[in-house]
Amino acid sequence: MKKVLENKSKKMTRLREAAYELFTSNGIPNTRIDDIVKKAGIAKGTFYLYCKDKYDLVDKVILRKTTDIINNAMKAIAENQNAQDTDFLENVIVFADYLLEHFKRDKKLLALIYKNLSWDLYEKALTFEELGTAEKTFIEHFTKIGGDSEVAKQRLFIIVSMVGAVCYNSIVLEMPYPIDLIKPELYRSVTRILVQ
Amino acid sequence: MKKVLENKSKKMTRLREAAYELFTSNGIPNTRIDDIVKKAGIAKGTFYLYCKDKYDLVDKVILRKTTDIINNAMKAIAENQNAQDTDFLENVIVFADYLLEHFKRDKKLLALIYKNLSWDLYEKALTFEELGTAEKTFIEHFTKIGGDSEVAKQRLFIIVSMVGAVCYNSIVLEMPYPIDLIKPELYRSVTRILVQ
Amino acid sequence: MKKVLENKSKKMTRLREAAYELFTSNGIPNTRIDDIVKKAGIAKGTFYLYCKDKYDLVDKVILRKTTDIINNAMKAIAENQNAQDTDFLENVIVFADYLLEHFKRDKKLLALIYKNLSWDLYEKALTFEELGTAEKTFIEHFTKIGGDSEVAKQRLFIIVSMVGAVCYNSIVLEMPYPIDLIKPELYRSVTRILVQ
Amino acid sequence: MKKVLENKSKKMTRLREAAYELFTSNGIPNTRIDDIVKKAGIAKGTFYLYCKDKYDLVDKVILRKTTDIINNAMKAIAENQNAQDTDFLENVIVFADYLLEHFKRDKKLLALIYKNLSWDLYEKALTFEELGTAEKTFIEHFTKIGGDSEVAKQRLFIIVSMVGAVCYNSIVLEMPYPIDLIKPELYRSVTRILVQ
DNA sequence: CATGAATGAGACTTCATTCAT
DNA sequence: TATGAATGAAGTCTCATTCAT
Repeated sequence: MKKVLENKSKKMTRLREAAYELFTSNGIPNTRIDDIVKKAGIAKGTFYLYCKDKYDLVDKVILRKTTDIINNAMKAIAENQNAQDTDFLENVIVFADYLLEHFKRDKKLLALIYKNLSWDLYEKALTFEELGTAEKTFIEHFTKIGGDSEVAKQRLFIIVSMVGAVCYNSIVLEMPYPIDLIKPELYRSVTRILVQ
Repeated sequence: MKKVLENKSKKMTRLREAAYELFTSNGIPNTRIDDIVKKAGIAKGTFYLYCKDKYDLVDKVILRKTTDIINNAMKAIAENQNAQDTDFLENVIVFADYLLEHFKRDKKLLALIYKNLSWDLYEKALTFEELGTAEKTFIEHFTKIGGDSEVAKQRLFIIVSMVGAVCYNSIVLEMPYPIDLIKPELYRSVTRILVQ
Repeated sequence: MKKVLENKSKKMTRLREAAYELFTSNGIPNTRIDDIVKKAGIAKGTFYLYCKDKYDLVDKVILRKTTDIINNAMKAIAENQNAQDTDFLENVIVFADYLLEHFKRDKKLLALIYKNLSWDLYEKALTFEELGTAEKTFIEHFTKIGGDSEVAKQRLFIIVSMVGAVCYNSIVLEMPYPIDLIKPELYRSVTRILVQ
Repeated sequence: MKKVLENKSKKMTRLREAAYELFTSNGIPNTRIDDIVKKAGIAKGTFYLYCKDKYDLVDKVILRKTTDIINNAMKAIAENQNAQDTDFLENVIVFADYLLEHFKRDKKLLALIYKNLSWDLYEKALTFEELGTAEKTFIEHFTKIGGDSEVAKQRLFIIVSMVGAVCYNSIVLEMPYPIDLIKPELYRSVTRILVQ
């Protein structure tokens, strides 16, 4: 009984990981269900016991990868706070820098996430604890230093959009600047947007 | 002789326009060559006399639409300058606002362009006069008020990325803020990034 | 021990009834084993402990339904005889009319039976008491009024074929005449075939 | 141009004939599109230029075979009339006998037609000249000898149903009588139904 | 006896591209 | 140049049946 459940969970993991490899290497349209199940070592019919279709698996893969990274980014802030007395602005930069450095090493993942943003997926993501917590923490800090919570949300949205787009262009499209060159101006922009 | 060339040009135009309608209405993957040639009123074989394949036509469509809009945005600045004595910052905002308002009315086009950005296409685009001129003008103004031309380019890149991403999220994905609500904070951010 | 046997019988009954509902509502090809076992409330593997395959169950369902109806039709004749002094011809019509009226109310069942006639099934059916008795009674009466028993069998076959086909066309295919309109001519034909 | 049309017609014929062979030999469900196109010597995609799907081809095959046979049956009557002075009843029997003898030699075709009767197909069939003519001729003769045209139609329907069902049972299911044994009683029944 | 997760062959269909006319 | 019939590989998804538990 317990073994069966474990087995199912393992199969789903194998599916997700096989799909991730193939999606990032060959692109989603060039990845066939056949390829995924072959790599995962399961039968084609089994695939449909776990996923509605290919795009359901795309969502599952992205959701899992995204929450993992956000989780780690928040740990990075926590570690930073333990080490020294930090302020709000620094935390935002640390958070962004964690993501940026991660994507620098894994540009395929950034491409995958960025190309498959959708309202549906975003809604699912926010129901995950990690994302909600990150947003709430940001707003709390922002109001603590005298800001309005509505303005906080809007600036957060602008910063996330900006950092995301710059990373995508610099890291994935490799244009027009290498990410390390543009980084100082990018963080300056974050700062300029946040400070009163 | 001249008539033949005109005829050729007309066929290409019909192809581009038919494709634009279908790409924006139904999405690129859901648009078949069959649909395009049927709408354009030409035979399927003829398609391959004008385009290498479907994605070649996608590029042609986007390139044409993009240059048209940039052209118009620059006319908007020119008209603004005629009317009153304007400064650099205002021109940037006018330029951005022209694009933003255009995409607000034509969100399908924004989706089409944004989802199909690629390094290849970007390079092609910059060889078009209009885009190059816009960039050059921006840098000239920026250095005139005492800035460094390299920094100018970087900030331009960040601003374009930021405005593009916010527009895409707000207009196309319709999340998390309506574009008109976020506009003041967006333009404030542009200003904060540009002023010393 | 006894309980186990009852349990087995109950499961088979549940299978038959679930299948009947689904076969008549959705058609045999559109009914999946999955649907049947789900409706019957048993596990998929269990299905194969009771039936060789789907078509084995089809036969079982039809056989049961057919014998039930024939049984009832014979009761109808018996009741008619009790009430008044009836002759052979009238009994044939009463028998046919019972079936006809039954199928008028349950056209799905008629469709199911008619579309799945087969020599195999027919042979199985004749081993059931009810059908054999009906045939025997018909022949006895026919010879009693001076007919040949071989001719009796042949005319019975022709009449059954005729009534069955007219019912199927009129009730199931609903063409070209409503069954109530054609009934007088149909029974006239039965009479004309039977009388010397 | 003309050659293209001829080619298309030839391909459709090859499809119909390949399908007919396979449908009658292996049954419709066991015949795959793959088998049909392989036998017809065309590519799978080409199939879908000629038929919506497999069941569209089933209809086309049956329709063609049916009209061919009816056509020939009517010729048989015409020939009979030329030879001798024939009456209405004889013509009906000649017509029926032509069909019966044909199906005796081609029982697979009878099975195919009978199993795929449907209202839709019947309507299509009646728009073909041959069938309509046969029905009209029957009614004309019937009224000429003093019958009512409405009654004529009803009796025709009953006779067609009866002969069809008896043929199907005797020839295809091979039960319970060989067709040649039952023939005299069958034609006697036709006569008894028709004569006043 | 009972279960239901796993299997995998195979069904149907699409559509970018070619090529004979 | 222009045509459009023909191609066939590639794709998704289904479902009867098995078998380890």
